[in-house]
Amino acid sequence: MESPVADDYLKAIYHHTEWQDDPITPSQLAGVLSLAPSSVTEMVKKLAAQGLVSHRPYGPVSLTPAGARRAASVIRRHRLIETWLVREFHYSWDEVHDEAEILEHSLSDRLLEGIDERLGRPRFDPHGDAIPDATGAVHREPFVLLQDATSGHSGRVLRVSDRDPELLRALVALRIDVGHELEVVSPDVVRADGVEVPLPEGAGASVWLAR
Amino acid sequence: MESPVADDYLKAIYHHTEWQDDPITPSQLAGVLSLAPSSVTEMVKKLAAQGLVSHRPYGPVSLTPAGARRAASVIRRHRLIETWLVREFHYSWDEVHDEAEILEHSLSDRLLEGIDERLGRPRFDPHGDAIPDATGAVHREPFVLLQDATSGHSGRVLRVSDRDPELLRALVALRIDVGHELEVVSPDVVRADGVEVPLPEGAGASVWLAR
DNA sequence: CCTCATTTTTCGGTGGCCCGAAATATCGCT
DNA sequence: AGCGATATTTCGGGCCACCGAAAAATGAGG
Repeated sequence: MESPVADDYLKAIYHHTEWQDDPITPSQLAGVLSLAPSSVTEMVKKLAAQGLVSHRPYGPVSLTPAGARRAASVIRRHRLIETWLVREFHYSWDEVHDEAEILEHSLSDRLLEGIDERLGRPRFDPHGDAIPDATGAVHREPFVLLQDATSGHSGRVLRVSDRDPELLRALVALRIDVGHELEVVSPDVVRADGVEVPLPEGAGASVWLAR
Repeated sequence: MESPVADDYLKAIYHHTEWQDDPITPSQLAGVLSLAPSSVTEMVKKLAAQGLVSHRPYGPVSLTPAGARRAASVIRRHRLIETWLVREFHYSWDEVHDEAEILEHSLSDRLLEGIDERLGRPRFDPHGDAIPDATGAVHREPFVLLQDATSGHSGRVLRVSDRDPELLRALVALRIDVGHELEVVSPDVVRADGVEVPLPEGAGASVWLAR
């Protein structure tokens, strides 16, 4: 009924629509999961049969309410674990992902509850990503993607994508970090901590600012 | 190269020879793993090919030095996790096993090291079982099984088997617990905490006393 | 030393998840 | 409307760990 593999699919789909809402295509899914497209077709069919995703042939894939609940629960696990690793084991931002990727499939609800309680039921993980609550609900502020922000816009960094650990480290070194104030000087330059810094490749698509 | 399934086999073999040293037979192994004997034959063959167990056809199975090292490492994980769950999450003795069974396969070495450090590098888990150190070495005191102790013998309880959670709870209720002093009055009766108590079914084979 | 119950192995088969190659559908462009 | 590039699905196959049934080996008792 439940499988770590299915969870990975659901999580990837959830992830894709978390910050913009076009449904994901099978090939994109294959991309983020590093699988052959044919494998995705097969698994999506199974997930659809279980009522977790909706998909008509040759179309994109999206979560059903049941699938979204399940995905939110997996994401919740992932993000709580990341938060926990950072706070209690001094992992750094860019190191937690892989460990969380594994643990999210194996912690019991009870243990997770214990961790959540111990952490004070955090609403955001160390990257600024929202942690769904136990019911799957998420609380989030309005945001703009850095690359879409007009010059002159300034706001707090709400989130930095954890997709690319390399980039994550570079951004932190530049003081572009969750919670910091940022001003967009030009499409390639921002002012952080009072100093103007050129943006690394890909940063525009990885940083979210409060609107 | 490494698989959670293989680890379960190695752990079961290690477990069997931990407190008495006859090698385990394939059918016993199938029993503790709840698998068909034919599955065991197959897997044992693979483990033998990897040099982790030794086994000649129709004979029993035992760990090679390499297999024992690996098994000790898995057991170490298991017992550290149990200790951690009890100490930091207030699990009770008899509840930790299943959770540890899963987590032992998924915690990274780094996280395990963090837990070990935080716990103060314990040598025994909550059942009194020895926790192998990071190199696989175990430190253990001389012991007698309760059922083999002569009447009049008294000693500290070194260990209570965690095989049967039911029994575990009953023993704790009777004050037969790791660290407590026990005196053997007769084969079925012991004095614990000053009061004589009749032994529950199976206790003789589940309690280890210091010699 | 032979027989027979018991244990172990062999053998064919299954389900889950993966793959590449080939077939097919979609969609933008002319 | 037709074409072709691209995306998706179908198909045959593989690997892993499992199973039950049947065959083979073991070894205890007579």
